[in-house]
Amino acid sequence: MSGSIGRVADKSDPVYKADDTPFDVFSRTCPSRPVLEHVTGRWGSLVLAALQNGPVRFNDLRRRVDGVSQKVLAQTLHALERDGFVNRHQLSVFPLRVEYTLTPPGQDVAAKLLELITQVEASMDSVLAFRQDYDSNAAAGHTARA
Amino acid sequence: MSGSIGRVADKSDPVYKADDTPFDVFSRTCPSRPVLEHVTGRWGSLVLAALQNGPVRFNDLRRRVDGVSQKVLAQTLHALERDGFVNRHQLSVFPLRVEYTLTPPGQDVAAKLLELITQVEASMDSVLAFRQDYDSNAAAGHTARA
DNA sequence: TAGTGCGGTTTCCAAAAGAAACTATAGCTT
DNA sequence: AAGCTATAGTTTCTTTTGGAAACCGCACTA
Repeated sequence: MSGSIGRVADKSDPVYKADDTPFDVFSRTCPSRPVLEHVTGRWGSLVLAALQNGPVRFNDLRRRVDGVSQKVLAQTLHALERDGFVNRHQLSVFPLRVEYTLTPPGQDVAAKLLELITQVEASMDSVLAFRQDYDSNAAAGHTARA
Repeated sequence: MSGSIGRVADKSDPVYKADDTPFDVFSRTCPSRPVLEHVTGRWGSLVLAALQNGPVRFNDLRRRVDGVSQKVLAQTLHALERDGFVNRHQLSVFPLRVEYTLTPPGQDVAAKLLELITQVEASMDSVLAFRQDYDSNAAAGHTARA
């Protein structure tokens, strides 16, 4: 039951889904953990989603992914590039054009991300309504129920 | 062109997908942005995924989501609870049992997350192989190509 | 000669995450 | 009765990360 990539969780517990991969993000030491973080991280998810519609240049990306700083965008892109999800292509030395595109694996995860994002956006009405209730109940006495 | 929930991105640009919702995570001011962060955040994604198979108690969750601290797990759960994605249910005063479950919206996003996680795990072989190349090329001279 | 846009890196400070200790409850053990 | 266990957190402190702004080199433009 050891010998695997860093999976630590108890797989004999049927609660855990059985992947066909030896990777398990629930395990702290599994290399898939940091990769998932790059993909789902605060900016990684938006960057990947923004790259879905073809090549985008650095400053375009900055404008699309509203609010990201240059430093963090550069970091995010480096990480995703090293993971093989995005491709950096320098087009010309002047006016210094660099295009970022999704690799095939990048397209796969970006597609899933897009679905997730769409789902989240679709849940927003419910979320906002719920928060109203939640906050007013909390104000009324959060230890009071049951 | 204004009047919307905080969307700032230029929707006339056909590059942007057209949701049927007025929410746009790419906009810094859109309320969906923090919600996406709760869901895709470092721990939020794992917590939601871990809750997919029925109710889980606090310390079980801590064990499953390997590496999370108590403080951050509590924070994460609070945020997800306030968003209406997870439900906190106190079962007994002694031995103080608290169960966390997914709400229906929570199940929807957790399902998408699970797909994403599965996709990431499935990409790991490719990722690890790519990194080897990438790192050795970078060592050989990262400004050398083209 | 100064200004522009591009693609970043560097610096510095604020915000967030992590580790460890602490709280409270209340049964069970000795 | 004293102390141990387990539950579910909160508090405190340190380390890591994120963000704003400035800076860089390049090469064209006014």
